[in-house]
Amino acid sequence: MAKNNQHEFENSIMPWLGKTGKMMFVFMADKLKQHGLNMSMEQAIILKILHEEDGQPQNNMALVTNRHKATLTRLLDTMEKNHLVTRIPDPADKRVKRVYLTRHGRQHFESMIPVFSEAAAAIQKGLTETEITTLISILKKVQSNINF
Amino acid sequence: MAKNNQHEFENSIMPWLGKTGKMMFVFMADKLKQHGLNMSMEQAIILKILHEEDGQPQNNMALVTNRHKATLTRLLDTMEKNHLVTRIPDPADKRVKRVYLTRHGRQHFESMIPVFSEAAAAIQKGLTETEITTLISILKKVQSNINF
DNA sequence: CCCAATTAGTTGTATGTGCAACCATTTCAA
DNA sequence: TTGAAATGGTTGCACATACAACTAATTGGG
Repeated sequence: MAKNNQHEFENSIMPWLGKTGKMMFVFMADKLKQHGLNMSMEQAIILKILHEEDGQPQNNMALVTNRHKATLTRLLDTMEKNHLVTRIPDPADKRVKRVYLTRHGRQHFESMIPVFSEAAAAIQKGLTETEITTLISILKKVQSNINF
Repeated sequence: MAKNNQHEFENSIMPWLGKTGKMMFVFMADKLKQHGLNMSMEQAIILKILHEEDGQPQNNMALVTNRHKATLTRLLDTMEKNHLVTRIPDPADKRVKRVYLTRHGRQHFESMIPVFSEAAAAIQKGLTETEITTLISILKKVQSNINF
């Protein structure tokens, strides 16, 4: 029974997805460093989601990045210290703090884009268009399995 | 140009792979907690690779888990404190410390297997056999892109 | 044979993370 | 309307992580 379960686990997508995700994360972090962009991938992700939608409440950012709200507090502390973002209390709900990119943060994100693009291309080198769309559609299914 | 790069990045597998990997990691960590297995995913991964090959040098473990050797030092410190692993110096090379599962560590890993299996099944629910093998083969290509 | 370069592991420091306990504010139901 | 429950954010604590500087041991080229 245990052996059977072991076998089942070994042939699942789980370890492949975990390992590939981790490798990609480390790869990206190294790229940022190589290009002199002095920033963690965690911070880069924050810049990205704020670039997509500025002025989000912290709690929402925790939700979309799969982090705890307490983690966001510290991550944003560091980024605010480095003048990448600012926190502005929402006048309509005094509990909420909305997070905005600073000019500096926006510039920093712009300079990351070519690095991201180059790395993204390197990562999917040799994959056909079909493979890419197939991969993404499967990952969408996996995500919906996790969320419900 | 920036807009073009942005577009290219948005349609790449990178954010999908990163997000899905993170979601899966959090999902798995929650499962361990729900089943009363008082252990981080990082520690669970260490148990897994030692179960596959016991007595590895720390440095090798850092390599296969994409972590820095300094990270392994602290991770194993915690696990040794909790009697999950032991470090035994290699008599043939006094620099090397080989890491072994304890009886307790092995038992702990065995009890994780059904949880892993159940979670793995939940994650790939609704995927066809073809989709699973396709996904894994694509991830192998991505991994080889990163490693070379 | 010997010393410079390499390799394995640890430590200091800063950041990232989860969890529980907490505070302030808002919502909602009796 | 008001007090309990829910919500957004912070803090204390323990662990996870990267990076650089370090020690100890091994290797290799002269």
